[in-house]
Amino acid sequence: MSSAELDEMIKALSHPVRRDILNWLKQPEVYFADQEHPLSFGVCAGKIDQKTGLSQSTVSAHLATLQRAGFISSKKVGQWNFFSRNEEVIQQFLTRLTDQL
Amino acid sequence: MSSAELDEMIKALSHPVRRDILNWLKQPEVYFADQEHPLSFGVCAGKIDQKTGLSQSTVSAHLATLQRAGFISSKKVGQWNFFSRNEEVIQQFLTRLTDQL
DNA sequence: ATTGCATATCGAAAGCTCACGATATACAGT
DNA sequence: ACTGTATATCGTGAGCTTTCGATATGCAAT
Repeated sequence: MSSAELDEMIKALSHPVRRDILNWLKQPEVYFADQEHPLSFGVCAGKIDQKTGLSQSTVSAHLATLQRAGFISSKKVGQWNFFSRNEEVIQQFLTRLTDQL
Repeated sequence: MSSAELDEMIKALSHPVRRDILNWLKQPEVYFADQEHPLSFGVCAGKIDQKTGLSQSTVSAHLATLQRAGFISSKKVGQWNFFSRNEEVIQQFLTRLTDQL
């Protein structure tokens, strides 16, 4: 992971809503129990919109930021977009940060 | 460490120059070998100014940000101000982040 | 007391981030 | 084709961050 990538990752984490989202995605069955689609697809963008209380466009941008940083991936199914954590990347990030700090 | 404190800490790390400074302070004998004062005091603000290449006032603000976040402490000796890392706080931060992420 | 050095604080300009509503795109069902 | 739903993208305004030079503060030496 390059220094520029690390920078992008830390910046992605530097907004509380984005950290909340990452946290919710850790236990979808707890935070998104009401999702009609199987949680194995990931969590549907709309559900995340609801949970934050922010506007649809704002949350879409936050999700894009997290994805650009590599922390989450999306999987398109029909008209829905499902998001889930990249545990490996998150682990790598923590290792790298622990090293570099 | 409260959620607000964690937020302040992550924001403090979200600028590359501040991460550089933290990093340099990890091995002062490597990065500040030319300091006249004993490195046991910490590293003198002026030395850090030089190393960044930024203006004195800018670096002073970065140091204040790192200190407010708890990552570094300062010790005034005569007209100089010496900065050093708070290893314990840094460790706690990493533990907390690993937990919460 | 005055001068000089080290550092902090102030005020302003430039740039970045976040939030929103409006619009565009993409798919599904009729 | 048309309508509705889900999501992304665009444009904009408000607020925050970063940077600087200038100024203030605090200490040391003359």
